[in-house]
Amino acid sequence: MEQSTFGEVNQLGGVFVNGRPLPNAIRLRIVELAQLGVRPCDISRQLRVSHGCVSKILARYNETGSILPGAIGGSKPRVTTPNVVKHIKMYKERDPGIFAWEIRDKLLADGVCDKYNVPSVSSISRILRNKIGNGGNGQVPPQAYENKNQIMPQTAAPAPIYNQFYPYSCPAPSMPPVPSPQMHPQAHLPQFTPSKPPPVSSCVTPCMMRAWAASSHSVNDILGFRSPVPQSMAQPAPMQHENMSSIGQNYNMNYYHSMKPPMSPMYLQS
DNA sequence: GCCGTAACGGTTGAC
DNA sequence: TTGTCAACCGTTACG
Repeated sequence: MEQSTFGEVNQLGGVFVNGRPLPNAIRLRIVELAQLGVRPCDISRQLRVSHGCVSKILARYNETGSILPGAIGGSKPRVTTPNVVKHIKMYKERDPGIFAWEIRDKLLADGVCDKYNVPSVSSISRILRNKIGNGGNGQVPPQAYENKNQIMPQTAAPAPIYNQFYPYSCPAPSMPPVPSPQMHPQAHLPQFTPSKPPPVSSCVTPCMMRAWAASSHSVNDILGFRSPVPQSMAQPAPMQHENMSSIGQNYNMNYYHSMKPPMSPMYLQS
C-alpha cells in the first residue's frame, strides 16, 4: 500500500500511521531510553509517541524480550496438518471404535501434537467424518487437507505458523518465547551509542525489509534492516555516513548530533 | 502529573 | 477476484 504516505499527527505532534506499527527504530529507542532510566512519560514526550504506546511497547518488551510488533493480519494456523490427519486415520484404523477424545489424547501422548496445536475433539470428529470416513484407500489425498498451503509434515515441535515475511518481523504467538530480558537484558539492548554508530547492513532492499527471520529479534538483527518506513518517507537529507543509513533513515539523525530534542516528527511521512 | 488499560478506528493477510 | 474474519496497530480518554 502506498497509503499513509502522510500519516497523521498525534497530540504530541508526532506522526503516526494509523493501524501500522511504529518504525523499529523508534520502538528500539523507546526501550533503549527506558533501559537508561528515562521515565515513560519523558520517553513519550521526547519521541512524540503516545504514552499508551510507550507503555505497550515496554510491556511487550518486558514480557517477550522483543521490541517488534506482532503479526498483523492472517488467519489462525490450521492444526489439522497432513501428519495429524494421517495419525488420526491410523488410530481409527487400529481401533474403529475409538472416540475422538481418545484420539486427541493419543495425539498428545505420541507427541504428534502438543497442547497448543492439538485439534479439538470437534475437529477430530470432522476429520473422521469428512476425510477418513469416506476415504477408504488408505491414502489421504493432499487436497483433502484443510490447509491447502500446509506442505510441511507436522512434527512434534510446532512449526512457525505465521509468515516469516511479515515486514516487521514478528514472533509467532505460539512460538517459543525469546530469551527473557530478565535473563539476558543486555542481549536486547542497542549495541551502539551516540558516539558509536550502529553496525548496518550494507545492502538493504525493500525485499529484504520483508524478510525478517521469524526468530531474529536481537537489536543487531533489527538494525540490520531498514525500518518499514516507506522509501518516500525516508529523510530527504543525504547521509554523510553511508554506514548510518540503516538507522539514520528511521531516527532523527539530529538526535545523535545535537542534544536538542528533535523538532520534526521522528519519522517523516512526507 | 504519571501510569495502566479499554475503546476506538484503522491495516493486514489467510482463507 | 472479492469479501470476511481475526489478528495486530497506535491514539485517545478515562480512572
